[in-house]
Order: sequence, then C-alpha cells, then structure tokens
Amino acid sequence: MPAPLLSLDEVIARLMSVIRREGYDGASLAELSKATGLGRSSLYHYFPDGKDQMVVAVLDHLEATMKANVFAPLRSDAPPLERLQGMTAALDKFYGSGQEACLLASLGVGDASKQFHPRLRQLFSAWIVAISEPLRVAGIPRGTAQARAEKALMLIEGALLLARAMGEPALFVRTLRDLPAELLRR
Amino acid sequence: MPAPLLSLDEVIARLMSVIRREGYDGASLAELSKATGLGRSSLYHYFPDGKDQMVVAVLDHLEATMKANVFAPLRSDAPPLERLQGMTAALDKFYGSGQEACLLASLGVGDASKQFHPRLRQLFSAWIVAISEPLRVAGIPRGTAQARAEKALMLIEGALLLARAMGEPALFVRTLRDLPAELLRR
DNA sequence: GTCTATAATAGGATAGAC
DNA sequence: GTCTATCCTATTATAGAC
Repeated sequence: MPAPLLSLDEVIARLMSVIRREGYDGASLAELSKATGLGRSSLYHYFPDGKDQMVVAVLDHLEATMKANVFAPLRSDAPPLERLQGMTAALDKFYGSGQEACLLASLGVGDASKQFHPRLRQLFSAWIVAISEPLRVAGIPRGTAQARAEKALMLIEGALLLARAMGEPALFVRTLRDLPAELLRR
Repeated sequence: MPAPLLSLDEVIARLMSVIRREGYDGASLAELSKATGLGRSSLYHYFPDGKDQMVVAVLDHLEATMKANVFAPLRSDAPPLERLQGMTAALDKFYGSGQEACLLASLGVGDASKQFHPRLRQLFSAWIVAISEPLRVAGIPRGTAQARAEKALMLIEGALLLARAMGEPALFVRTLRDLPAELLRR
C-alpha cells in the first residue's frame, strides 16, 4: 500500500471522536483502531507511548481547534455581541448541535482525570479568559466579567450534559442561543 | 465470620462512591471489592448479574436518596425560597461541597450510557419537575418554571464539572448559594 | 456468606516479517 | 508504514470448599 489513507490530523480527529464519546477507560485500542482504519501496530507507530500519547495528541488537537474556532472570534475586532455569537456558532458546530459529548468532560471521569487534570484546567482557564475579553470591552468590570465567563462554561457544559442525558439536543441549542445576550445584560 | 460487617445499603453506598468517581468502565471489580471489603465472590452473591446489577442497585439507591434529601424539601410546605435552599443544602452535602462527581454525569460517558439512558433521563426529569413546583407556587408561569428548572440543573452539573476540573470547589459552592434567589427573580 | 482457585476473555503493548 | 502473531496483564465471571 502507498501513502496512508488519512493524514495524521484526520487520524487524531477520529481518535478524538472515539475518546470524547467513550471516555479514557472506554476507548479501547480495538475501537481506536477501527475508527482510524489503522491496525493496532500502526497506531503504535504514530504513538509509541500508546493510549496516553494518543490522548495528549487529541488534547493538542482540541487546543488548536479551540484557538482557531472558539477563541479567535472572541478576540476579533467585532462588537462584543457578535464576538460571543461567533463563539456560540462554533460551539454549535463542534458539539453537533448538542449531540456530541465534550472531550474535557469525558476525560474528567476516572483515573485519567488525575493524569490530564493540568491540561483540562489550563484549557478551561484559557476559555474563561477568552470569554471575559468581549465582556470587558462592553464595559463590564473585571470581576463580574470573570464570574459571568465561568457561568457561561457551566451553562455550556451543563446544557450539553443535560441535552444528551435527556435526549433533547434542543436544550443545548436554546442555551447557546440565549447565552450572548445574557452575558452582556446590564 | 458472623454477620456481614456492612449492611447492604452501606455496601451499595460504597459501590456508588467508586462508580461516581471512576465511571462505568473505570470501576473495576477489584476496586469495587476493595471499597466494600467484600471479595469478588461475595459481590456476586449479592449481585449475581455482576457490575450491571450493581449499577442498577446504585441507581435505585440514588433515586431513594434524591427523593429523601433533594425532592422532599422542594415539596415541603415551606415558602419557595426555603424549599430551594433546602435542596441546595442537600446538594452541597451530597457533592461534598464540589469535590465529589455526579453519578449521573459519570454514567453518561461511554457505552454504559446507552444501557442506563432511560434511567438517567427519568431521574433528571423528576428533578426538573420537583424544582418547578416551588417556582409555580411563587407565581412563575408553568413554561418559565420548567425552563428555569432545566437551567438550574445545567448550572448545578456544569458548576460541579468546572469546579472539579479547575480544582476550585468554591465555584460549585458559590453557584449553589446564588441559585435559589436567581430561580425566583421576577 | 465468604473464601480460594480458576477459568475465560478482553485489553494494552511488543516483535518481527514484509 | 502496515501487517500478523504473540505476550502479558487485568478483568469479568464461575466453581466449589468451608
């Protein structure tokens, strides 16, 4: 066989798809292998340290995706409301309108959470900072802006959890829709 | 050895402790055995169908606990604000002031979620109904009351997730503290 | 009811051919 | 780079003594 069918980035995207759905413990090498179309040994060729290294690669991939699609609109030069709407549009897409799990939430379950805790913490932190910026621009004091940004993440993560548990993705979509205005209210 | 050291209820409580922390896939029989002080075979004596049956027992136990500690205050004859404060006080205790994971959230990760989905859905549904009641008593229209109850669960679950991921339990405690007044605002 | 012992299987990881 | 074959360990589950 010639060149690989999938680029490394596509491979990592497929690993992420399995891991966000199954969690660390539930994501078996068999499933990871099937999802990527690579045999177990091929996976070990790309990730010599095994599953842990795959998760690190997936977290790197998530960080890049977040920066490009979620943080970037928040840091544009558009008005605050539009920046926040840019974020919610990206989130709606990334979470399949409430049907796909959050990788950070899935990795927060089990022993894996201990290992990747610093990384999860850093990603959430950066996200809070990024949301705070348009609120600051809108004249909201620093402390209030941070508290609202934290609340935004609670609502996003909570809405996703509830939407998936209830089988009602609309709960997530509706929460995203109302979020920008709620964050900017006086 | 004579009578068992732990009552069945205590055994189930310890099973819950492991499962909420590790999730379905991460909760091995070895850990379950260690946490309960029962050998593997003793666990199979109580739960012949293995881990699945243990989870069902844990969900039954959670349902009973929720009814007794969370739903009951919501249905008391106290004023709405006090009812909601009764719930948040129970939640603060149950979730160790933001340090213990939510069983429903942990079971929502992985293939297990498919199996227990109806049960998770039912528990969240009952919770939403229970929170709606004091809001209705306070004169909030039915539709608004349900939407706010759903939002309450998003905030509770999201705050717990974020508090644990960030290593800042205070995020959870603060969210609980502000919740009753926010749910009743005009 | 609890234990030891033991299947039987799935999981993560490696070796080496091609 | 990818494959087949294999190893080792952990895991679920059962059998049977006490």
